[in-house]
Amino acid sequence: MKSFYITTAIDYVNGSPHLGHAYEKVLTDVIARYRRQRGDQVHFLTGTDEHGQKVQASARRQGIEPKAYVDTTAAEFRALYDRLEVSYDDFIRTTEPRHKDVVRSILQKLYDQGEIYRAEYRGFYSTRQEQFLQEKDRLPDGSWPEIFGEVTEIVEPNYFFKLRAYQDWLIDYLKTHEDFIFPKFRHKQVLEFLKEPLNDLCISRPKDRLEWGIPLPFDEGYVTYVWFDALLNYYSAVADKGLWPADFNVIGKDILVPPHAVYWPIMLHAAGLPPPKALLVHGWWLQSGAKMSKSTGEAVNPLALVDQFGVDAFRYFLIREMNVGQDSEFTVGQFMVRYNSELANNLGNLVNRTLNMTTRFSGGQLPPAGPPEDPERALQGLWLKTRDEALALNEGFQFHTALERTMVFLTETNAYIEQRAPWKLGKSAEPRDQALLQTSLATMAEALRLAVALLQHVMPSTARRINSVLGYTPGPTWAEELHWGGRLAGAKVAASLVLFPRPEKPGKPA
RNA sequence: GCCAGGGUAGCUCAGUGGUAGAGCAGAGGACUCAUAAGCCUUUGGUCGCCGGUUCAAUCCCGGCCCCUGGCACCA
Repeated sequence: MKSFYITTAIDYVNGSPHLGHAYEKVLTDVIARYRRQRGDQVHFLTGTDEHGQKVQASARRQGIEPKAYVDTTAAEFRALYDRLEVSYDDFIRTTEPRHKDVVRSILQKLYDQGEIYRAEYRGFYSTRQEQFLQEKDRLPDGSWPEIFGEVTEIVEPNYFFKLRAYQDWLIDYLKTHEDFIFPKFRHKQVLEFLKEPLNDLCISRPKDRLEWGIPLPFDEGYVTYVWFDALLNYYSAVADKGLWPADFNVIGKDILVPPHAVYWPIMLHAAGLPPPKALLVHGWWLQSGAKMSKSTGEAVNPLALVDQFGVDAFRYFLIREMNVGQDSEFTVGQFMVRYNSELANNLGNLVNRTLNMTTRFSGGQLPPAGPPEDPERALQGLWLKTRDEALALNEGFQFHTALERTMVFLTETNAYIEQRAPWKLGKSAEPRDQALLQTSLATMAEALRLAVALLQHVMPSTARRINSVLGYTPGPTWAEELHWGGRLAGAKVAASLVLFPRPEKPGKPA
């Protein structure tokens, strides 16, 4: 059994989760579930990033300890992912001992190897914001914005990681591993970035400025800053499991360059560890319409759609609408289009009419199919095409197109039903009509079962419900599920099921 | 400025060197098992602009315009 280790980025818990957080976890979950169905031994990691200045400051504002603060916010993130049926196998928090121990041991190892050195960091520091400022923070006239208060240039001893020494190695690695970053154009973007010389990376903060972090093992007066803490979670979570390297680190485009594409592989390489096999870089959901909604008093938090329309409808929309790697617009209007036309009208209604007809014309029990004729052969042929295309598309992360093909198959199943018109056959006593009635009922149910198999990783609970009303229990993997057959014959079906009810009245989002 | 992605029907997008496609929306129709659903038919486009290569370009090349994103220690 092939091992498959996949991770999401860990979320910084200084705030509440939003659509972007949710999307990344759902996307990764879809991949993880897909690989499980293909028979891989999947390990799926997600988690939270809990150290740093902002968390420390937020906790202080609320007058509580940082640990208490992150316990609350981390739980909020985790609750959302549970609600979204994100099937993670492990949830790591950077404040856990198992993580801190690994971070410290890696830092010590690199320090012993001479990869980390002490030097003076010079920069402009805002006491009010408790942070160093960048040149780009300056106003056009060269002064510092009011919010920073008094800004002074200070010199501070710190620890640096010899990033620059590995620049040539990284360029060579990228050139010889063209599949390291998906999509391709992101790969090029990194090489472009590496045309400029790298600076070494400052990896520490003195404790008197930042307490809330992992102390450097070789100088307890400092904590490590951001990257050696956050990035290492992918490794620390499985350091004792023999699962490294990861097959995929799934991340957003905002943290590709430089952290994941530059710091991360170099950190690992310097520590004698292989880089992850690949980075999967997704785009962003744009919500330019949000302003408009606000002006009409109908600001909609996308996550609220989960409560209103269900987890699966939400997951379906995210995966159906987004071309992985690109950006996509999130609008309630588009959500409603997908929900109504694809989920309610096409899929949901097909389920319900199948149940109804089986109940009405066959006593609630699915009959065996007779020999296939042209209509059956056409649908079965389309199934083979749909299945093969969907598998290939899923393999290449083209989930949106795979879903589109599956929808076409469902549409054609609806058309098949019109062609056979079982409601007419059901009123005929002719033996030929009765035989065709059985065949048509069996055919539509089998088509439905198969389509559901292709939707399972995107809409797990919907798949469970449909299989349940069809009186069917699928096997754990796809190996035997994707073949057209007669395994539903004799199954007792439910009388009715409305999966995606239409919203009450238009223009009244709850 | 540099780099990348994109500019195709009202909307969201697919697509190929040879008379432009899908879904949704709109229009018409036949039906009734079904979530006022489903099915059939159908209106609709100078394929961003200007040149070039070619027998032929939306698709190849050059230039230009517009939109979006990135451009380092910032999560």
